[in-house]
Amino acid sequence: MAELITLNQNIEFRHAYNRGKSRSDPALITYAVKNRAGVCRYGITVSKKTGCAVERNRCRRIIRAAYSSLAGECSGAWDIVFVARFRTKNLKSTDIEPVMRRQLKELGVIA
RNA sequence: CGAGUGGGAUGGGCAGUCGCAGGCAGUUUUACUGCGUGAGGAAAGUCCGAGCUCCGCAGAGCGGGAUAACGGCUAACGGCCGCCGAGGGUGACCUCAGGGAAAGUGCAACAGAGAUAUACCGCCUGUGUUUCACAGGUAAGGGUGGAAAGGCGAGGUAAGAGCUCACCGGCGUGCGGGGAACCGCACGGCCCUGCAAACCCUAUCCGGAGCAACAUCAGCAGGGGGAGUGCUUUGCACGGCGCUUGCUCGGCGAUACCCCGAAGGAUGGCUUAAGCCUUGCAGCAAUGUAAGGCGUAGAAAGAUGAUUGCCUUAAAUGACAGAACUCGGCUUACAGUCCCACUCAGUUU
RNA sequence: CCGCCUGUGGCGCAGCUGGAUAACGCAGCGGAUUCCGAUUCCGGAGAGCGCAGGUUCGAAUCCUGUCAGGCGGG
Repeated sequence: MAELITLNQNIEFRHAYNRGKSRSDPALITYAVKNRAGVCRYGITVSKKTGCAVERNRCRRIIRAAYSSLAGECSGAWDIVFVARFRTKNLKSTDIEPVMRRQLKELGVIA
C-alpha cells in the first residue's frame, strides 16, 4: 500500500477550498483538487464547533481509517481535504467508508 | 428493614486479525522482521503554590496585589490536619474572608420627634388658670424601624433615671488551667449602634516573564524609512532610544540604534520524579522516617482506530472525558457497582 | 501559555460609587382611525437580572466559586 501523505500548510488547505470541487453529505464534506506532486495527499479538518477534544479526535481517527482503506484505489495526483460535520462523531468508520467512496467516485478520484 | 451523615475504591477482563507512534535488537543501508511499551481520576478549568529557564543577581521610595482566631504539617501555598469561637441540625455531622469600629473619614433609603445624637404623644412640678397656654424636669410607657443607648426585677422618686442593689450580658484587672487561641473563678466601675466582602489601619508575604521559556547548529546575512543640541577635533555633557514592574529617583547598554518588512528549519530542553506500592516505627492526625519491591507515554497537522469471539454482569452497541515542560493542591463534570465507619426512628429477638 | 471583557423580557440595550413599581426602543397582543391595509394614537401584558453560596436591615449592583460566549498577545 502506498504511504499516506498528509497536507501540512494552511496554504494547501486554502487552495483546496478555493480551487477544488466538493461533494457534501451530513456526515462528511470532501474537497479535491489536482496537484503536481504526482501522488495523492490528504488532510482532515475538524472545527471547534464539532465538539470537545475527545469528539474531535474521534472524528479524525474515523476519517483516517476510512481513507486508509480506500487509498489504494485512488488514481492520479490529487489533494483531498475531508471536513467533519456535526454527525460524524456518532458514526463508525464502516459507515463513513461508503459515503467517502461515493464522493471520491463522483469527483473522479476513484475510477 | 427504612431514612441519612462522612470517607474510600473501581471506571469491564482475556484472546485473534488489519493498521498507528516512538524505543531496543537483528537483517542490512532503508525498509522490513522480532521483542516489549503506549492517556486520566479528573489528563479538564487554569483558580492558587512551587521546581526549571532567561531577564546586567532584581537597589530605594510611592503605588498595587494576596492572606487574616490559634497550633502544627509541607519545598511552598490562599492547601491539609488538629483545636478554639460563632451559626445550623433530634443526631452522625455540616458551614464560616473568623484581625481592628476605643486612630480618622464616610454611609444607614423609606418610616420615625430623633440614626449618634433627640423630645412628637406622654409623665411630673410651677405660673396664668375654663377646655388650655407657657417655662422647667424626665426618658419609665406609646408609636417607627434591621437597629432607639445594656436586659429584667426590686428599691428609690414630684415624675423618673445604673441613681442604688440582685441575676444575666459586655468591658477591664487579678488568679487558676492550657503550648496558644481560649475556658473557669473572684473583684471593680457602668463607658461602648451597625457596616471595614465602604475608604482605611495593623501584621505577614509578593522582582518580571514564561518550554512559542531557553541553549546549540544551520539559514538569512541585509530591502525600505527615521536618526538631535552645545563645547575647538579626539572626546565630554545634556537630551532622545532600549532594558530595568505601574510612577519617580537611581542604574545599565550602544554610538549606534530604533521602526516596518522578509526568513522562521533541525537538535536538545523531554521525562527518574519534592515518584508509586507494601510493611515496621514516631505522631490524635496531616505528615515524617527505615527496609524491601516496582520503576521507558513523550508526539510535533500531533500516535490508541476498525472488527470478531469468549467470560463476568441488570446492562459491556461504554458516565465524564484525551497527556503537550514537570510536580503539590483547589474547583468543576461523572452511567453504574462495591466497601468501611457512624447517626436517627420503628419492628423483631 | 499569558492577559482581558461580556451574560438583564422574543431581540437590541440602560441601570451596576447598595434603598424595592428593573427604565427605553423594536417585535408581539388588544382597542381607536379606514371600505380594507399601512402610518399614527391609546392601553395593557411579558424579565427578577447566567447559576450557586456569602456579606448586609436590604444585593441586578459588593465578595467568592462556577458555567457559557467572545476578544487580544507570544
